Amino acid sequence: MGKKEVPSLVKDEKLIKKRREEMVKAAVSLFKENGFHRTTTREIAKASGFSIGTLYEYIRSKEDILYLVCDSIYDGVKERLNEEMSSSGNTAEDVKAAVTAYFKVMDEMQDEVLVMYQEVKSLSHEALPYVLKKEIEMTAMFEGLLLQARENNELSLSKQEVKAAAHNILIQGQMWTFRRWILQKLYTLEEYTDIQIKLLFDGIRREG
Amino acid sequence: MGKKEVPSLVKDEKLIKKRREEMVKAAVSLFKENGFHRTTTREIAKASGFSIGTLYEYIRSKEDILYLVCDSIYDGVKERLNEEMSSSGNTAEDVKAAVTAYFKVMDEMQDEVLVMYQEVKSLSHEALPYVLKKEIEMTAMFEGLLLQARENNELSLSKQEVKAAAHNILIQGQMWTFRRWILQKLYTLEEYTDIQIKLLFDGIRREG
Amino acid sequence: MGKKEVPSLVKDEKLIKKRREEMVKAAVSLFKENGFHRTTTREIAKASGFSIGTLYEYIRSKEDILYLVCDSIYDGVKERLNEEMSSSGNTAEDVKAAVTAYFKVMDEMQDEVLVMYQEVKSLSHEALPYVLKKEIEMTAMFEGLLLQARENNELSLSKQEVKAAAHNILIQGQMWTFRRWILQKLYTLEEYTDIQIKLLFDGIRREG
Amino acid sequence: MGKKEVPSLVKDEKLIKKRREEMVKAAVSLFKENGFHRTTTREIAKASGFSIGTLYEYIRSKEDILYLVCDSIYDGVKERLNEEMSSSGNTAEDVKAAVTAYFKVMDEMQDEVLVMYQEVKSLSHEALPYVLKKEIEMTAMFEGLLLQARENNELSLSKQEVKAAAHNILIQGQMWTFRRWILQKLYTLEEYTDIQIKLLFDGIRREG
DNA sequence: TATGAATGAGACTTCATTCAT
DNA sequence: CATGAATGAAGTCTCATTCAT
Repeated sequence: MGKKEVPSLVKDEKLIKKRREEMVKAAVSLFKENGFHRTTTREIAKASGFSIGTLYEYIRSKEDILYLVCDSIYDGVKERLNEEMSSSGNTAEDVKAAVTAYFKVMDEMQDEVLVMYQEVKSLSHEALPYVLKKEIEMTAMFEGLLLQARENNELSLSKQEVKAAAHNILIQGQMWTFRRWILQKLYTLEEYTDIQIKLLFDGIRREG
Repeated sequence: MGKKEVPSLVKDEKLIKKRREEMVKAAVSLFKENGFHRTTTREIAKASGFSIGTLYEYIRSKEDILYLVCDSIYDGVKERLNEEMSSSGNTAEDVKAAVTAYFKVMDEMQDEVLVMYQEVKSLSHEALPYVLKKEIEMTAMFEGLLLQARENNELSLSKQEVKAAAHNILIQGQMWTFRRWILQKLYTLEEYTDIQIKLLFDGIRREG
Repeated sequence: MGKKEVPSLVKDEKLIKKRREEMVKAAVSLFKENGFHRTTTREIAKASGFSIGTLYEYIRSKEDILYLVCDSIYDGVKERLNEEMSSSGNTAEDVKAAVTAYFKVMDEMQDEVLVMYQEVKSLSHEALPYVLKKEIEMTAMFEGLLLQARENNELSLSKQEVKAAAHNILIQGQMWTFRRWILQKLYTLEEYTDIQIKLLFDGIRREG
Repeated sequence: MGKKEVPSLVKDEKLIKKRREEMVKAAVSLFKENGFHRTTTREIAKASGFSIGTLYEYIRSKEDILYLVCDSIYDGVKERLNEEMSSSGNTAEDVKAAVTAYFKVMDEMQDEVLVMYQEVKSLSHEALPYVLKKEIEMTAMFEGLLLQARENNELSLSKQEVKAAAHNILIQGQMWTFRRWILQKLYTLEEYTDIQIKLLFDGIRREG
């Protein structure tokens, strides 16, 4: 499904999956603490529980780890999101439910999201598109929901506005993580969610 | 005004200012291209037009440069913003004008904003608060504008919503830079501005 | 016949011979391309058609491979040479025929000769003598031929000169391979052979 | 005069020359002992009397050292050769004198010649031509001498034979170093020289 | 003040070899 | 006998920083 192939010297596919998962888990934790550049491959190997030599049996370069991390996080987000929004229909309420679910996932996966958010830019030109593609897919998901509700005559939006609104939702979810230093002092997740939904639907203009 | 002191071996304050400006200019351009970590102090010295030895007469460490860069960019943004919004009053129209002005500044200073946006996290725990403080100040500015218009009975917002709306505005301006890869394909700056203002004021709900 | 023992974990002698032949063939081809040091044991195993683990069942170290390669090439050269000079007598013509045959073999086994020529020096102090011994044997062969022709009153040479001439012949054959970048542009093998024989027999002095 | 540029981070040209000379001297000595591949950059730095960091101020890569070594050796050989053969004329005697001088230089610079002889092949495709060019130049030198003596009616040689003879002389000089393990047991330098000159001029055929 | 050569800790990566299966 | 995952010592190279001039 459009992933970048990361070659490994090891043949056993199951083992590759397992080891890479251990690796990614360790890496996320380290990147969270020190960022990608300040984390050494040795640290990652150690935290993963294997030797530096073994690490390089499963990747070609440090950058591969970053890619695997980003990829894995996106997959995690998507998976959790699917769990949360199993059956969404085409009403405004469904949009709200989706936003709520999305914010909840962002909250749960704060660390991962933050890492990805701050380190994607360190990906090479080769790997970046694969990750941006996922970002676009997620935007498209919300776009789809908004469009359905619009068809259902519950929303008042031009097509261009739909796109912008979808981006806004996405960013506001990420904002909860990368502006946590201020937002999570001001609001609980529930408050934040309610307020953003209110602003999204009604705007700030005083009616009448 | 709450800046962090960056010591220098040189005494002449005017010279310090001048050299640091050259340095920051060179650094921004290099950080934009390669990021903070991939840029070497040697490159910065060279691009600044002086030797590596001289560079270290004006800063203590590479991180100092990053701090000076971030600091300088914030100052730049604020300065430009003040120019654009010289006399803003307390109406909804004034809020719109401010948002428009802010987006315009973001657009003009894309590269700088992007650099700052992506590299703040590399600041040490010591320097970070100084920069976050500026972010808070900027949010406060929009918060102030929104509050005034609310006093003026033009907006329908709780205090908590005011804060959130201010954050949204700020982030949507930055978004124009860090999501340029997609947004600037979809919209012109004017379109983007209009749409975001529309969404901000009216939300997406179909009335009636 | 004075070979160095290379121990193996495997008992079946026939299998050892077979596997080592596969190994040497692969190694020659790789050494030719990248040299001994730039070739990895993994590559050799792969090119040989078995696993790295299996490789080490048949040798103790990478250097063993180099020794086997050198040894095998010398054997190859000798074998081919024997085929070419089946029945050589004691005349000057026999010497010419031998030189011609030797040059022909060098030409045919260029790649192997080149590999050996360039990599012997990487052999350990322990293995080197075994290979040098073969070089001496080959020289002795030409020395023998020259001596016979001398006995036959066809050559004018002191004993010391015989040795030197034998060395010259040997080196001129190898030269055809390790100076191929220039010699094979200047001459065909036949031209090269004829000229070297002429120079060998008649020298460069103008008679009379 | 057709040298490859090896960039340095240091600006002072004189210093570059000095440091590189120290470096090359140390490297030759180490390469002689262990070969290029078994010698580490750290060892070279240490033997040169400076730190690994300093080493890399004067070269870009380990291979640069090898190039500098080869280049320097060739220059050394040429220089010594020019000293020895200051005024050579166009007689057969002059050819003999040149060969004698060349063998003498080879003998004196044995270690260097050996290193170069064994390690040129490790040069990259980029650097190799620069070194081969020098080899061709040296061959051309002897070719020139032979041609002059031929014009002078002292030699009996076709043009093609002249080239081959020049190559033979060159290789026989190098042979004195790379076959030292046997040749220098059999002959003194003077004997070797006399014999090779005799073989070169008169060949092995019995006259009459 | 300005310069730039020198430093060396430490980064990433490779690869010969082992050993449990 | 065969396999291939695991190991870690060791290699090359970078770069922030210092200090003598």
